[in-house]
Formats: sequence, C-alpha cells, structure tokens
Amino acid sequence: MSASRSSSNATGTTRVRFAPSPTGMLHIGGLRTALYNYLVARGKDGDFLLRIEDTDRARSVAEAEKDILGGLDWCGLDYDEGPGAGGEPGAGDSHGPYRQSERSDRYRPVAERLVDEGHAYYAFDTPAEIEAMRAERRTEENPQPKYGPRTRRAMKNSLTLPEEKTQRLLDEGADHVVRLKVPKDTGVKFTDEVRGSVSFSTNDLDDQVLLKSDGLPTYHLANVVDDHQMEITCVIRGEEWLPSTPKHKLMYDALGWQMPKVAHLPLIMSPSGGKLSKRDAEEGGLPVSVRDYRRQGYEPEAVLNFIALLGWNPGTEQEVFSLEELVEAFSLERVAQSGAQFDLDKLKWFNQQHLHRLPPEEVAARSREAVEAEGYMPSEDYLADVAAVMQDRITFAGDLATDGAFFFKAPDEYEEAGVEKRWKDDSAELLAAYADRLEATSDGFDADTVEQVLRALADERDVGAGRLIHPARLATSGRSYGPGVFSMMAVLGRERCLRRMRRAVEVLG
RNA sequence: GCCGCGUUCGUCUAGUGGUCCAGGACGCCGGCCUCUCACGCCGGUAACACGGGUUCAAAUCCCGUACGCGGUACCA
Repeated sequence: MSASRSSSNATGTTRVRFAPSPTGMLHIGGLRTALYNYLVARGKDGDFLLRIEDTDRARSVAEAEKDILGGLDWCGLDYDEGPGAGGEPGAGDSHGPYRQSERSDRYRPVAERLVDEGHAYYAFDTPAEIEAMRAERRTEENPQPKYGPRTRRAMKNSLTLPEEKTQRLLDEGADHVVRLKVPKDTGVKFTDEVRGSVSFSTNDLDDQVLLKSDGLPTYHLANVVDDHQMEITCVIRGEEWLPSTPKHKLMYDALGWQMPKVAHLPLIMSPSGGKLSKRDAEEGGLPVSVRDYRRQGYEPEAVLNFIALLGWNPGTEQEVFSLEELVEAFSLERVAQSGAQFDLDKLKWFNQQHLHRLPPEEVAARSREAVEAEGYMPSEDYLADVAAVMQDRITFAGDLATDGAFFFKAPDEYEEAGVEKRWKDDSAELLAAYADRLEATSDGFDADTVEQVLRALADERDVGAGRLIHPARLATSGRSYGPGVFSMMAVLGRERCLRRMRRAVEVLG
C-alpha cells in the first residue's frame, strides 16, 4: 500500500469508517474491523467515523446500536464522527448524520440520476415473478439464476416496457425498485490494499437492487453514496464484501466519483475451522460477541491485542501491545490474506499478560465486581494488597474472588493432599509457638518481620524453615499453594494469621 | 453449480529467488529459579497441501489439482 497515494478529499485527511449494521450484538470480527479502522485513522492523524447502516428496517434490532456503541466504548475505540459526535443538524458539518435511516432522502436522487444517465433502471417485478423466472431457469449448473444482462430483457422493467407505461406505473405509485444496469462482457478491476489486484467479469454480477420498493437503499447504494459524501478515503471491511466491490466500482464510475481505496480483511474463523458462529458461543462457550468477552471477564486491552494479531503482525517479535503501541506499529500492508482461527488459549495468555502489567490498584478495581458478587466487601487498600501478591498467578481479574478467596474469609477446610504431605507430627506445636512469637513481637507485621521470626524459630528448634512455612500456609490459606507465605501473611495481617494458625492447631492437631 | 479469495508447526504467524535441513508466539514436554503454586528464564516437540514447470538455485515466480473460506437476496 502506498500511503502517499491517498485518495482525495478536500483536506487530504485520511478518513475511514466502521459501518456496522445494527442487526445483532457487536461481533468480535466487527470489533476487529473497527480496530483496524481506528488504527489507520489514529496512525495517520485522520478521522475515524462510525456509521450505522440501518437500512433494513426488518432486521434492525433496537438494542443492537446500543451494544455496538457500548462495545466500542468498553475497548476505548473512540470515534471522531458518528451518532452523538458531530454532524448534528445545524452544526455546519456536511458529513452527518451518521445513521442511514436519518439520511434516507439522499439516496433516491442518486438512484434516479443513475437511471437518467442509463446506468440503472426501474423494475416492477414482484418477488413472485422473480422467483418464477428463477424457477424456470434453474438447472443443476445454475441453481440461482441472476436478474442480469441475460435475463432483464424478459422481465418487467423500464428497459422492456414502453416509456409511457413505465411513467404511468411510476405515477400510479406502483411498487418498484431501481436496479443497477450491469454492462455485459466487461472486466472490472481494482486494487485491494491487502490482496493486490482483483478482477471480476460483469457477466458474473447481477443487476443489483439499489433502491428497494420501500424506498430505502440497499447497502450497495447507501455505502457508495455515504462513503462519497463523507469523504472516506479508504474502506476497510470484512472479506465478505469483496465480491460486491465490483458493483460498487461500477457505481462510482457511473457517477464520476473517485472510489475510495479498499481493503478487505480476512475472516476470523472458529477453532474448528468454520465460520465463528453463535453456535460456537452457545455450545462451546466461546466468546463471540463483545459482550461475551466482557461477561467472561476478559480485559479490553487483551481482547484488542489478541484480535489485532489475528490477521496482522508487526514484522517484529513484539506480541504484547497497548492500544497506543498498536497505533504506532499498525499498517494495512502487513495484514494477512488468509482467514485466522480463533485460539482461546492464546486469548487467555494475552489476558494474563495485560493483567500482569496493570498496577495492583487497577487489578483490584477490575476484580471488585466479582469479589463483591461473592459477598466480600474488602477495602480499597486491602484489595490492592491482595492484587499485588496475586496478580502474577491469575488469568482473570475476577480470579481474585476465587483463587484468593482465603484473603476474604478464613478457610473452612484444609486441602487434604496438602495436609497429608505437609502437616507433620510436630506441626501443631511449632505453629503454636510461631503464633505466640508473632503475637509477642512488637515490630510491625510486614513480610520481612514475619520471615525473620519464622527463621529464628526454625533455627532454634533446629528444623528446616519449610517445616514451618508449609504448615503456616496451610493454616492461613487452607491450601498448599499460593503466593509467598510471608507476603501473604503480611497482607492478611496479624489478627487473621494468629486466629487461623491457632484454629489449625486445634483442628489438625 | 458458477465467481472470487486463500493454503508455512495443532493454532496465530515471520519469510517477497540463495543468508531457511524455515524464525517467533500460544499450547504441550523437560529443566532452572524457589517455602508451595504461579511468574520469569533456558531447552525440546512440531510446518512450506499436492503435481508440473521457470531458474544454476523456489516456502518464495508461473500453471494445474485438491482442500478451505466467502459471495451468488428488494440482508448487511
């Protein structure tokens, strides 16, 4: 890709957009498309727009837009223009509004211009008539006959009807659509920023409906009109759009508009190879929509990092990136061309990596919800102390509530295997003595003190420190594994430790 | 069916004709560190879909086959 060959707009600013359709929850693939758009915009000091493509009134879902906005916000992908950001009526900005349903009067004139100039036509066929045509022509080799150059002559449209008849139908308000008049035997070629030169023959294209009988545009018309009016310089979208790009090219050419650069991203696939679907989410518990990630406790930084690397790589060996670092490193030329399978293990690893890099106070804050859900109400400071000693051994912030449960409530039982292995005949006596010393010491209860007292006692009794360390861990946490005992005890504090050690002496003898 | 796009370790990928008996990461296995468990560090495992070309030389270029994915709607 050549950054210098940037498509033109008035100011020469790079302008890209994420244009989701509010038909469902924000999908992880959609988030990645949004991310790549964002990265290009921020990396080039350009504009990142959000445009809601709600031209299908039947499929639009009310909560979907909220979910999309919420998902982007969760990840920190802020946009410069979009619903609620710029382009409001009277704002003196020609780019908005950013919901296609709010710009519906803009499409018909363009469709009519296309008709007037011979690049499109009116068609009056009913769905049943179209289906009849398909049924008649359907063969094994051609299971889905097109409404196109070959068949349009036999259909009911402004190309076959006498002019007066067409006019009369229009005047009567008869149901009609506007279809693109695809030329015959013509090659359509364009350069894709990630795939290079791509070409199609118009013979494989159909006369795409541009304006539906409800008066609203299809995606194809709307995206061309909007991208042009919004001065988009590069269209970055999923690979599923590649086959319709030649239709868009035909429209840009017919309208005398410069087509933005296009970049088609490889798809994200399920671990089993197919399309990442709702089924993967429901049956495999895989996070598929952004809200799944949120619910399952993933950190937004990790999700972004993970999907950024799913289909792109920096050409260096760096794997862990902050959003800012991604902005710095990203370029469309290093986007891969083949689909990538989702790998849950790697996602978890990224989550861990980002969690480890966060300050303990932040880990604490992010674990709060899960911790309180378990019924614990630790103070901010205490939770941060817990996070400090636990964060290197958890995958999710919420693990603090489970793996670290003993920080919030005394163990009600002791891990059997641990007791078996570590609780010796002298453990009770040693631990009791340790507790007494800790109680007597006038020094603070920091990790060093706790350790010194323990080692001194071990020396006196002429036993290895482990003879005391392991029972102490068992007593205070109920487990044989976890953070270093001394720092763990320091976090728990003197009172809890003494109580728990004495109780263990009693229970385990 | 047709059209398009793709195909390097199980997975994500590096690699743009020689420096590749293919490098990194996740996972897995082993070791070190160590009070345990993690973290971290060190080491190991494992791949150029297949067949033809082109070339002194191909993972890299060309053709074909296979396979995968996408598209083929008055959905986006």
